[in-house]
Amino acid sequence: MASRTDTKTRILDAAEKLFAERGFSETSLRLITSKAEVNLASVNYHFGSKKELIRAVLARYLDVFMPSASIEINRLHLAPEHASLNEIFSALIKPLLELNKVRNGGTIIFLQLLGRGYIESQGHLRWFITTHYGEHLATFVKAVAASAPHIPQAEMFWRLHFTLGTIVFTMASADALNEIAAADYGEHNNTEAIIRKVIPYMAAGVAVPVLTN
Amino acid sequence: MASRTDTKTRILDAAEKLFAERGFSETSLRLITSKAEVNLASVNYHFGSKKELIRAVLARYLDVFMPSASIEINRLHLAPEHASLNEIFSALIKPLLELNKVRNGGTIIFLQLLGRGYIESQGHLRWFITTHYGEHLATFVKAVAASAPHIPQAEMFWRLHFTLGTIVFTMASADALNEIAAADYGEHNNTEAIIRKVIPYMAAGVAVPVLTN
DNA sequence: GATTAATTTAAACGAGTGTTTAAATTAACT
DNA sequence: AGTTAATTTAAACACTCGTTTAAATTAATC
Repeated sequence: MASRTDTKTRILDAAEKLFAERGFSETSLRLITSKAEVNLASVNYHFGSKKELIRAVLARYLDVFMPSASIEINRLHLAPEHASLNEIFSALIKPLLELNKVRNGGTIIFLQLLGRGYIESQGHLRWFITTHYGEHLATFVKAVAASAPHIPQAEMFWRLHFTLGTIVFTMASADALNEIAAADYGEHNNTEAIIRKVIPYMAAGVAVPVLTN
Repeated sequence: MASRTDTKTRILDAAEKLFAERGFSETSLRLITSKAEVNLASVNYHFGSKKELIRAVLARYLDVFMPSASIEINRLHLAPEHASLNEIFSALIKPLLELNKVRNGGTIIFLQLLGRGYIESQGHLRWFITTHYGEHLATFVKAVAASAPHIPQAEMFWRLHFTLGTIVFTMASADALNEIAAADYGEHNNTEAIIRKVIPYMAAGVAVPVLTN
């Protein structure tokens, strides 16, 4: 194959960091390849195009996270008594934090990439995720719905997207927020601490009774 | 001054729409000026640079929204009994919807711009907002804090940013979400309906008791 | 109406983008 | 070893970008 580290891997490693930090379109292939210390043309040689590189970067995380998340959710689901929303969301913590073992800072990189992908480039990534990992997503949605049966399906649709926005935006600005929190309150939170802060917020929001007047 | 509509206004009108739809860096000055039917160079003539155009687009909304929001919040705050979080958030509905009278679709454009600004272009817009409208923001934060005194200040900091993420992400993808909701559940929500859906979610999240073990 | 200022215009600039090409190099295989 | 395939490389291509320039036009002022 190749000497030192695989060229393909070097590109993915450099790309995911830069994509997470500055967004997809703000990151040029020249910046990626110079950080990765590989030739510019190797991106197109190994991945075909920048768009496919973006998908490859995300897929490397999704392929680890999604099956792992499904397993955790199903483990809860098989329990006789229904799990609480807090438990369901918390079940995702382990799969998320395991991404840190895959790569340094993997957890926050993954969540930031997810957010960037959802907001930038309307559609093509959303389509990629739902068609490739739709079953895993369905597992999660079903668990949440069963855990909050008093919320109508259409309402739950909106609330789960509120939740996605909450976590994704939080992680996209996690570094900046952490700086402010450290300066103003002397707090130093790692990724896990922030996740543990946001889960009760999301669980409460998803489960709050629908107002009827 | 000028014939037909003011050139400056034509630029702002075209720019805000495109910025909200596709983001700042994805929107070229050439696209803006062609939609506005003005010359390319007029942007730099009237605004100096693209960065200043972005700030001008946002300022046009913030100058209307922020004072109006402060008035509504203060009206609540002067009431003898403390307002609920739901009431505080709901107090922002009127100022938000009044932006629709300023310009067609003004409400959602404003919220989308806010989100784009927060996620793209790290810092320069965040700085612009906090230094120019800091007092109004403080009014809001104080009202929320007084309404949920059981939440420590540092925790509230995080939860308010969760809230910002929720609303901003929701609005950024409101069009796409509405399409799906219409197809899957036959729902057709306007901007106000979505805002009224998201407020209970946010209020419940902000107020949920802090876990202590 | 003449003179000055403000605005609009077309064209170019320089820098940056993703992608392609064809030659050079390295690895794999018989 | 020699031959084929895979990879790396430097250079160029074709565009798009924000910005600047200097001339043309319109508006305002005396």
